[in-house]
Amino acid sequence: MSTAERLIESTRDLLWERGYVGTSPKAILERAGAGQGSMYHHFTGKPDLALAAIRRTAEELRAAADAVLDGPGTPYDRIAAYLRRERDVLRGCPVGRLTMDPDVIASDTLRAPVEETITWLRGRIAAVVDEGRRLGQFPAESDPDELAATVVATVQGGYVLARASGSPDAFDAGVRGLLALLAPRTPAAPATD
Amino acid sequence: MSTAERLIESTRDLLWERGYVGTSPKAILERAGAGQGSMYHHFTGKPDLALAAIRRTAEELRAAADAVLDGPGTPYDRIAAYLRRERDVLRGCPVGRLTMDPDVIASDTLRAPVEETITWLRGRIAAVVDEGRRLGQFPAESDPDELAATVVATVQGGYVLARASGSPDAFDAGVRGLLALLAPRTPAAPATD
DNA sequence: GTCTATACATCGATAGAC
DNA sequence: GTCTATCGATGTATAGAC
Repeated sequence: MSTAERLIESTRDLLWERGYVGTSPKAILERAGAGQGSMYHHFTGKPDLALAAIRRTAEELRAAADAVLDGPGTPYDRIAAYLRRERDVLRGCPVGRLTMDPDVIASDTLRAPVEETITWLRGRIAAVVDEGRRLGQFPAESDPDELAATVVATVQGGYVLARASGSPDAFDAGVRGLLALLAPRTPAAPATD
Repeated sequence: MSTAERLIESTRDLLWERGYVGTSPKAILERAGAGQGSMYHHFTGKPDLALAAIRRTAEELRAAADAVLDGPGTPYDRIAAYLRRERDVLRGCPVGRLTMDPDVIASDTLRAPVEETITWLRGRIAAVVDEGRRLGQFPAESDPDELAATVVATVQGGYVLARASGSPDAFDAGVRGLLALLAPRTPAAPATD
């Protein structure tokens, strides 16, 4: 792996673990096994390196979401798969957590990939909800955009509950509660009577 | 207001705005209009002052939640009131955001008030859900603890969506989606047929 | 109690040798 | 491309005057 690659990967780890404000160039360099010179040769500074790291993390998150949302099953199944997909719950969301970083939110450049990713995810899930609505799996009067926001919020908030309690259980409880609310009351399959 | 009071209030503001890692004693002192000596006279250091600030913020949050959850209306109404209560959405949750602060989570002392508050809130809402369930306002098979986790997670995650997009609208969308799912299908009032 | 002075490490960046 | 040396500013804490 090239030095630039190692710098990006180390930054990704540290942004996830400690956030932007809590991550220093020094810590990045130590983890990457590189000197100051390397970092400032490949990147203009901390924000530039962080941007590269955030973009890559965002890309990975989109790919992971696509994998389950494009998967097999009914719309409900795919949303359930998204909600239940394996996560490092106690580490939090590597993208969502950046919204609590004051320096990320203060910078349009750093916030952009975060905003794009969350907006994309909401749209992606809204499309699945809409599909389910047209199939009669969700109530006709459901608003796909709103339900999608609820789904994404439950996941993002689940991380908060889990980290507060120090256990992934709280995340799972929130997900189960939401799935119970979403569960089709009337089977989507053709009625048999 | 005493110097100690001003120090605590300044720390509360900064913890909300910038988190623990992003808040320096220097910034606190400037905002409080105090010198180094005052801070180290009243508190043993940054963690001690932060603990006092977090405890007070947690207390306020509990009082605000109590006000709506003990308010008038059916269980559904009170949960809706909690979800819709006025919030500084773009600032995020002054307690929940601390879960993304690595140094807060790393310290049992600092994490304790955060954990207690979130746990208390979940229990408080679970009791309201349970009351609604016994009234027939929520399905008999609902799990109060899980639904409560979903409610709290939607709020906490709503802050993430709002801060990502730079607008409170996303928070409101998530709340509306959840309320639509929670809305009693069958009126709790005695059937009239 | 509050202040200023000081200490010593770290932050983020630059300089310049190799 | 990578390294070490250095820089001025800030972070957190202590000392000691008033």
